[in-house]
Amino acid sequence: MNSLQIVEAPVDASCCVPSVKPALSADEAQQRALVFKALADPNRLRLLSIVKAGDSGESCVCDLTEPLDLGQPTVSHHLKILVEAGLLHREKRGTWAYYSLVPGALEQTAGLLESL
Amino acid sequence: MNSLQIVEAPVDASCCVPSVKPALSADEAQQRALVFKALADPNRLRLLSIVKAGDSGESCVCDLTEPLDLGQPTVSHHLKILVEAGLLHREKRGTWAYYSLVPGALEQTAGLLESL
DNA sequence: CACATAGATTGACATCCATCGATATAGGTG
DNA sequence: CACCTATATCGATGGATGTCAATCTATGTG
Repeated sequence: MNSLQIVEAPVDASCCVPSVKPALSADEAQQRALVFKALADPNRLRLLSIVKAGDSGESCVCDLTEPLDLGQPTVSHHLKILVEAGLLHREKRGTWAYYSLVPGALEQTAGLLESL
Repeated sequence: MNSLQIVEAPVDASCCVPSVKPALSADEAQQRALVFKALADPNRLRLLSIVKAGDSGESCVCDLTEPLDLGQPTVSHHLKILVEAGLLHREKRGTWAYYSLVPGALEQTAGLLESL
């Protein structure tokens, strides 16, 4: 570290150079693809939708199994993927596990698209 | 296939009922998942990014093969998936095929997320 | 027409993934 | 502790998917 030469405001970089954004690196692409992989399944989209639509803001697994017409282990599997993608939050209370949307996660993911 | 019943005027739903949006149907989910499937691969994300970053707004396959370090057939395959997802546009001029972003497609896809 | 080049298509192969049944874990209740 | 219920994990399996080499198609060019 070192040399704190000319601190010169970083200002301009963010405001005056609207153009040339370098294309996505392999690592960045890999990272972002993980989130979209989580969204790339109809049943997982429905899970997000149902959790979001619920008025309490959270749903337990037993409430999600029936509308999807899937077995309980399969639903748990999908929920795990959504949690690992940072889209859902899991909270265990007693015997039940409650899933809720991570605040801002969907909006942030949407931002990934526009900033490609 | 088919039977898209429930035509019923979309009128009021969009203006007077801000709350209760019914969760995604299986059909809607299936449809939307197709776009996210197209985005769920790092190399396809990079393709979109490179095409977008190009100053001419379009790129031909030969320009895309090298930066991805993939064979030409594989790149063609990925491009086809992006076109079918409605994200890229393909125009053939002479021997070359030029790919460009479909205007507004990324923004519209981002909208799918917020409106889940 | 003969040949070269850009790109698409095909077939094969390995890997990944969604789903299920069976089982494990953990909290609640008697 | 014995038992029930809610959820997670495991193992197997069939189907989807990414990649490549080989081939086909179409557009130029001599």
